[in-house]
Amino acid sequence: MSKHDKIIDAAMEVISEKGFEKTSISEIVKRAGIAQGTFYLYFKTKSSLIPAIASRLLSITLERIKSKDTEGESFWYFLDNLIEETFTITEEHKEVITLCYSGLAIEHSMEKWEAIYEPYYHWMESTIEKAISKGEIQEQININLTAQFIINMIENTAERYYMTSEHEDSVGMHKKEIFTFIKRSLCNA
Amino acid sequence: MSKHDKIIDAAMEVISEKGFEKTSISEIVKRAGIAQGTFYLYFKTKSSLIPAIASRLLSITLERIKSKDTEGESFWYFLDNLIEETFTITEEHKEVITLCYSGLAIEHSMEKWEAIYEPYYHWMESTIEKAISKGEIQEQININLTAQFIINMIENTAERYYMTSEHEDSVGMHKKEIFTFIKRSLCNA
Amino acid sequence: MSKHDKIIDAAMEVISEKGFEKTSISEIVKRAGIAQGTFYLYFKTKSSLIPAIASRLLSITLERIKSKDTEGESFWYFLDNLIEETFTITEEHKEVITLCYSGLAIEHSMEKWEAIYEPYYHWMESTIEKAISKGEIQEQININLTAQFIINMIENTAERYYMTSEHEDSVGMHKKEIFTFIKRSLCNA
Amino acid sequence: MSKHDKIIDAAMEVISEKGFEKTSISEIVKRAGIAQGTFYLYFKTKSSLIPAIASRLLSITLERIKSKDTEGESFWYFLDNLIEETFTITEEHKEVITLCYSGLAIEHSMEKWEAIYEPYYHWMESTIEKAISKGEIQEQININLTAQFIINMIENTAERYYMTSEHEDSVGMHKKEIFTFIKRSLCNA
DNA sequence: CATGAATGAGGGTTCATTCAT
DNA sequence: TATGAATGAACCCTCATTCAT
Repeated sequence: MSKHDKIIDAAMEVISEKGFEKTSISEIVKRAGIAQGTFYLYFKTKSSLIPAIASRLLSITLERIKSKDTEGESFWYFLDNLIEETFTITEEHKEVITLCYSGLAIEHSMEKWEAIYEPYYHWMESTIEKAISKGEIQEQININLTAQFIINMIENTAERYYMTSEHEDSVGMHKKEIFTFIKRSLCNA
Repeated sequence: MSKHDKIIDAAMEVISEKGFEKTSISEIVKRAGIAQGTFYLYFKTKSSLIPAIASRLLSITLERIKSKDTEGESFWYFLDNLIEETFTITEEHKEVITLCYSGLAIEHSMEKWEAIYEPYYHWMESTIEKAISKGEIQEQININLTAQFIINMIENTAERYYMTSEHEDSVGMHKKEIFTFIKRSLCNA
Repeated sequence: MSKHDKIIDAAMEVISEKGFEKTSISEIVKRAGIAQGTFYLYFKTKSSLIPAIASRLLSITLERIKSKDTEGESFWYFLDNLIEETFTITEEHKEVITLCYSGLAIEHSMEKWEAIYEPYYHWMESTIEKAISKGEIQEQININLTAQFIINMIENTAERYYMTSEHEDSVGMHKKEIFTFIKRSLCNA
Repeated sequence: MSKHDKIIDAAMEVISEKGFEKTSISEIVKRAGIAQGTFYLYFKTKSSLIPAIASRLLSITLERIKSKDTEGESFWYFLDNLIEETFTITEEHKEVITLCYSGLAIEHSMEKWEAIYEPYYHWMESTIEKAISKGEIQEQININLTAQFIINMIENTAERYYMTSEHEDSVGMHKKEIFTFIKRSLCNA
């Protein structure tokens, strides 16, 4: 693996454990198995890590979600799978995700951030459109906002679940209830 | 105003501008008009500010939302008002809200956090129950989770809106679309 | 002694030994017997030491030179004393003097620097004027520039002497030769 | 041009802009168009640049001063030219000159430094001797020290002029006044 | 209760130098 | 010779916290 990638991996690990501000470069490089100065060959500053991490994170997410073939299936099958994967990824990377959503992201150009998320939103929109054309969901909705609602709602519920709850047994009910909530709102009764 | 409250106000101000980690006690005390050491008469450490801020924040929120009398009105009237107030408060305090949601909150007992939010959730649950008994919304839902969904969905949409968007003119459409999304999901068709 | 003055003294010591850039704050504070952070209560940055040192240095110089009463004496008696004192002070503080003259001074407003030297130059000018009115030195000279020539020539010769020479036995000859050089140039033959 | 010379040129450029300590090898090699490691094939350490620069500088100076033929002319004509050239060179290279004079030079054997300046002083001494034998200047002077006085006085006045002054219009008066100051001191009345 | 000067550990970052290619 | 990625010690500076008053 390239040193660049080793650094990102190490950073994601340490940030997951300590949060961004409390993560020191020296901890990152120790974990990555490189020297202190080497970090600065690949990243100009500590905070320039953030866009790189965000990008890596979305790659993982999209790759995983797309890997499951939902082509011939109904929108509801697809939605179920989306919920499942989002919970899994969130559990694995909750700290880093929080970082990317949180205030630090603001320091960096929102354009970059939006650009990173763009493919995800876009792909969700086209999925919705297909579902509409198949008559699975109703057509009065604002597609763009609805795509964001769905993605955000699932992600945020997953985050809250893993950030606040210890009683993990109820995860199934959480997933089922979001699914139902969304389906009721969208389905072409 | 008591020194305790002056400190909280100053802290919320500075944190809103700089984020938590980059906020220094010396900036807080300067803004509060007290001496450096006085801070430690009221708070054990810097991070013990967080629960106090969260608590203050929820007080503001609940107070504002409850101030509007929606007693005799329909659930949808109430929902509309809830969305309106949440957007307003979020715009005013987005940075602090982010802090409270984000990773730093983790350092502190989630029990405390849950305890702080408890009255808000509880009040929402009873509002939902009333709506069910009035036949306004359907009854197959998990009341507890649905209460969380609604609150979180509105809060998160508001946060995203104010964190990412510059085209503030569309705020009306955002509010309307959430309202519709929730209503479709809940209404007793 | 105040901590502020302790810092300046320690700084002058260490800079004398190592030069400015190679002098670390940690060495200064160790020598001053204070904590690392305390330095920053008195000086904003490392380089803000320089004007303070320059000021201190000129105080020493002026004080010493003026302490010898040359009131009723001839200009040449005064000149002889000036050479003597300048060599003594230069020997004691040559490194710091070099720093103040050298490029680092450029980083700071030349106005400040000129302001610091102003009293010295001014005092020399009035001494020259008195000598002219007493008929001791000729009157065609540019008083302002001549004052600078004398001061600089003596200071620079002293600096060079202590910076380059090891054969300190010839110091007397250096002093005598400058004296003569200047006297020949100025005396009202 | 050899790589060795490219390095010196680049170093003089960067040092002129930033000062010695703040000049990084990486900036020098970038400017010289060579690789980082190549530097160390030609210079043992960063500070071993200094004698090389000093040497180059004196070559330039001597070359320029000697290029003007003052053979048949009077000493005063020669002196006038010397002042002129010194001001010109000082203006071009003031930063590097300062470096060479300043404390950093101390780190290196003064013998080397003296050796570098030796030809300059020597040439000045023989010029003075010739002037004495022609009866242009008086003979009671210490030739060696007087040579140094003249060179240093002119150099230092030029340095001070370009380091402190912004009102460059008065440069003519500065030159004229040094000339007169020296001439009065030396001339065989 | 209140003060604010003092502390000192620890942070991010720079850069002269080395070495495998 | 020439390269440039890699190194890691050392730097300046910040700031949460303490304590004598």
